[in-house]
Amino acid sequence: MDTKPAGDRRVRRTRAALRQALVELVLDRGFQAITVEEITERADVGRATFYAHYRDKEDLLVGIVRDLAEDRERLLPAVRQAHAEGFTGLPVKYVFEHAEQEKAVYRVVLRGEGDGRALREFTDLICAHAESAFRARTEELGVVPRIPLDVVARAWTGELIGLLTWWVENDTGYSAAEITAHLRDLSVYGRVWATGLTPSDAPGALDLTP
Amino acid sequence: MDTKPAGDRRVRRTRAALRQALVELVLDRGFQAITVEEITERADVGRATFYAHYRDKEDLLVGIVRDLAEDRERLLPAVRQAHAEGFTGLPVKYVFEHAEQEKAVYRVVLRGEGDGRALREFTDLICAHAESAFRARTEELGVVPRIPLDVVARAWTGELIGLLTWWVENDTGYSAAEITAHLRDLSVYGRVWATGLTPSDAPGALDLTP
DNA sequence: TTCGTTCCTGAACAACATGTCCAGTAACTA
DNA sequence: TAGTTACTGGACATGTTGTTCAGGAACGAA
Repeated sequence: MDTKPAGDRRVRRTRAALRQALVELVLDRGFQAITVEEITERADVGRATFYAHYRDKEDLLVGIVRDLAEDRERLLPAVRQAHAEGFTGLPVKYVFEHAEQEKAVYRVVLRGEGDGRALREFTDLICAHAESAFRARTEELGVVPRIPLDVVARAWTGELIGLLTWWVENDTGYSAAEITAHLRDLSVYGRVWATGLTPSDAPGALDLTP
Repeated sequence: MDTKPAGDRRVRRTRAALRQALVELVLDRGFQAITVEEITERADVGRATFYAHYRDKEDLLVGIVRDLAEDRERLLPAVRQAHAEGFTGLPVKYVFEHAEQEKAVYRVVLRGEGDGRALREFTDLICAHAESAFRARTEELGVVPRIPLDVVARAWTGELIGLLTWWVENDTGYSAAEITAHLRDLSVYGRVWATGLTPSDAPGALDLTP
């Protein structure tokens, strides 16, 4: 039941096996559909052992997701500093690269497996980062937003999560750098620009949302 | 087990009670956590009766979601025609209004309850609508997109779903009309415009995504 | 290498949820 | 009113869950 760092080799091996087994099974058949016995079977571990480490399926999943978040947070400060001093947003390209490395777990999270709590936390994290970054930037420049920043942050978060999900679930043919650049341009300059219209074609030219 | 339209009053009442009970319980404690017995208890229906109508929890949820989609589709053509002949996109304001009317069920769907299949279908539906609409519009105007339209469609869908989710889950203080207008402006003109900068401040002024 | 500790294991257990079946009773439609 | 259909509680087999325990194996430290 202790989820602290593991000094014993047996503990490390057992947990790693259980985690990998869970991720594989979830991607295959969905979190809801799998049983603890199937997990331990695939991990080649006694069922009793499972309960020595985790309370239930959920607990195991939470552990996996927490480690993923820690891994991401661990490398973040360095990436941040390389780009801008005091920058408070989440470096998007780094997120896509991290998702590429840990594609399986990102799929599990972004599918909302395990009641979707992990996805909700990820979403809220990004949104909070974004809103504070937007707020800091507009105040720094002394401009008054035409659209409330909570709305801007939610929409931006939606774009990011939506594209990221699509990207890890399909072979889109875009690299992390490409998709990041597209997302940035589209989000910053809008659909009029992105679709190749001149400002004079707008407004209304791409108003697909009556 | 027959899920066809109900002629018998008893059938209508039973199904309505079961559906309402499921939605309430799901919003309260999550789909995974509730049992069939709890559903029938709250609906004040015998447990055996449940299985006379639905195979399991999932089946009941699917029925609810299918009815929601049918309800939305039923009114869609009229709304569409009122705005633009041959318009193929999803009228966003109408979606928000529909979500406001059926807030409880939209919450269930947008939370990804019940393994998230309903949410995924909703997302894909919107994305397909959007991409075909963007494609038709750019071809009609003979412009070459700066950003691939599959990317644009995914990002736009993310904005819509993200904002819609946030809107039905919180008291944001924005009306359906307001949030729709914000979403449209932000998406069409981009963050530079939305935050009140002039074009000369860009590029980079709001590039929060290194 | 040895020794004391910790972990893994299979088996057995009670508790609970699921899905099915049935026969009696009530509610419905025509 | 009569004939059909739906609802009901109860009982049942099945499968999953989470706990416990005692023996044996693997571990880290000395």
